[in-house]
Amino acid sequence: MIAKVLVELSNKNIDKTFDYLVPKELENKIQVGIRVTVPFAHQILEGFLLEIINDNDKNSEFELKEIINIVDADIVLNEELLELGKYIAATTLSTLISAYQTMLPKALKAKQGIMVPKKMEHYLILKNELAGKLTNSQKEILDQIKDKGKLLKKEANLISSSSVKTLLRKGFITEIEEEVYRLHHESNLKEKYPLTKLQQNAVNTILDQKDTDTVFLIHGVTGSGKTEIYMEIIEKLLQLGKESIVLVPEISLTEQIVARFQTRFTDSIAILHSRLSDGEKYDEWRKIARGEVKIVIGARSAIFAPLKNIGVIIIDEEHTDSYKQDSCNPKYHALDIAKWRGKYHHCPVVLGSATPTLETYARAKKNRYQLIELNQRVNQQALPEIKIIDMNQERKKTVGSFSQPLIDAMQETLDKNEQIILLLNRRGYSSFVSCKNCGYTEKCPNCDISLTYHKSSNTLRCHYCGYGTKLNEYCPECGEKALSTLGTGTEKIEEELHKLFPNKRVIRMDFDTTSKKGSHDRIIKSFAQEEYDILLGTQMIAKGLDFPNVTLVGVINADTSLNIPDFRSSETTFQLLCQVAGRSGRGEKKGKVIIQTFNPDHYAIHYAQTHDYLGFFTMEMSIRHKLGYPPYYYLTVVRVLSKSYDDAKITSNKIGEYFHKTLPNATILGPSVANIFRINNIYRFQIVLKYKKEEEIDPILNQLIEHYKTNSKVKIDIDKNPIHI
DNA sequence: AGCACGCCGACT
DNA sequence: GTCGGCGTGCTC
Repeated sequence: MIAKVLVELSNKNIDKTFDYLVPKELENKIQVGIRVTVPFAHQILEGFLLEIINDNDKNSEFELKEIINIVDADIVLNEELLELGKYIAATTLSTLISAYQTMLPKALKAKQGIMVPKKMEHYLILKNELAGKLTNSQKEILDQIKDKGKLLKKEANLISSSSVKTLLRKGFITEIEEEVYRLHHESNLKEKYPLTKLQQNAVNTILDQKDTDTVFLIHGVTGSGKTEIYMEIIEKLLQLGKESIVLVPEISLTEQIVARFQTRFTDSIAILHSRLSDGEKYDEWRKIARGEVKIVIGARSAIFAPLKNIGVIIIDEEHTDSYKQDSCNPKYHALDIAKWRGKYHHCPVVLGSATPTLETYARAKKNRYQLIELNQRVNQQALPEIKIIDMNQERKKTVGSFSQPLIDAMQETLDKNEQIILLLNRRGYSSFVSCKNCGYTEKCPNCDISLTYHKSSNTLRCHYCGYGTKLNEYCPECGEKALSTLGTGTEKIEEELHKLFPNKRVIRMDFDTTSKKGSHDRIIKSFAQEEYDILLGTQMIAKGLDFPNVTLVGVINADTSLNIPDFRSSETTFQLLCQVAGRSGRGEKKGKVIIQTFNPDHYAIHYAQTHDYLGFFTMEMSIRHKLGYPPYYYLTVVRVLSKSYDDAKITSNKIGEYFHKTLPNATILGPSVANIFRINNIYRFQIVLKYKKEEEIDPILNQLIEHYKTNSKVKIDIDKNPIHI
């Protein structure tokens, strides 16, 4: 027997299987999809066994080595996942091994060495027939063991540890060790809200096509009850023995939403998100792989949940940009994976959003997706009234970041004991520090970006590489004591709020206050329980949260996201404003929204004000058409990274010329310096390709990768269908 | 990714 | 004469 093994090194040079002999003693344990250890280039590596062939077919040109051992008996990559990995590697132009690695929980990556130790617990079970007299506590322990079949030793010790010892010594009971899962989802009473007619129609439409791979788009205003629709579909499919995957944005994967699902589906659920430890993730993953759960809820990577009989894949808040992995390879989009798996399992994919991406909505309009419109809120409440404040005018009248109309509205809301959410899309205290005398700005020594001042720690920090330094008193350039902080971040707003409303309770939620484990949920919980009057935060407060007592949402500065130099900035701004506006008036009381901006006439703000998705869509589509951007054209960004400025520049020029020669039908922008020119001392140049036909691009890009795969000076990084350019 | 092999400069 | 720089290429 010969096994074809893919070793765990992500490098284009070795992105292929290597042949190994299977030793006799492993022959009956070997299966496709398991992990094995093999000798490889003077080291021992783990790898995935992808194929088994018979060795009498051919005599190899290589001197074959033997597989050392199998890592664990279970198959980690089933047939579907093996296929899916190939699809991902091919479409994202990444290595097959990196595709498989992203599909599996970290603990299963061979690089982790020997696995995360499974968590074990000690249990007591009955051993011999009972004879003789027993004390009360001994009786109780034995009763409980008889009752449940086994008893946690810890629990028995709580009754009486000396009785446990006696029973063990006399041989009545014995101790065993069993694996336990780290997370246990409490079962709850089931509760269900009756669906509105609109909701029921949506459910029926989807269930009528439950055996097709149709992609549905539920375009529903905020508060239209999409989650209830999802749950109803899941329940109906569950009754048919079918499984479900639900993707939700990482930041809205809070206890709040998880509890809603748990209440209804109790222990059929597995939950996957980044705040779990590697061990917890591994446990959840194994529950899924073993078929012990039927519903998987999670962020992006939950799309790879190894369910075997999927009935529906739901992607909530479909427009969320974190569904695309863009920090490392493979740069895949969960939506593409969902569609692939939908085809594989012959099951529908359901996308839901109040503000779908232009790409998605355009497909729905062209009937590539089936569109379901929900234009009413469940409680029949009107969408909140949105007021735009022109800060060009207001700025003259006020000192701080708050306009008088916003202050008045806040006062009014607080007087009624109702709550407020304030959005400011910038953390820290000030956005940069500069010298009033010479104009010098404090920049990160590793990155081409200005440092943000954090007052609480009196430090300057880089939001890209994490670099931190004390704030200088004197300007390092001219020596004057003239450094001042400019721009406004959440820390500064918090300070202003304490001055404006000294006896009101403010809680801040941003990257800095949520980095500790559990703090995210704690903030949401305490605000929900009305321990605070004002929730101030960055965009992480915009999505999915449901606080019935919030009747005012204030956007301190709508321009922060508008000014980002990216062709999607209008779209993101529109989405952000609609979403944060949707946090207001979710309960019985009517909601209000106030947006402060220096661009009151911008169409993204205008259409958000009137809750006019279609208006925005039409407008933005015409702009994209004119400028040749998605969904009219495909985009690919090719980045050239190097520690050497010259190497990066020379190589990117060469690649630019190569594209001009090989891609006559594409528009080639650049090479130019990337958005942030230098991160962590790596120089970045980029070339943007715009094109109509995808199949023309891939061979050229593959040739490029092939050409540079052995070059150690520059790295070529390709992002197809990028979210940011 | 590692690690060996190989071909050129400054040293006991 | 030799130690060691890192460029190139291979790993079943």
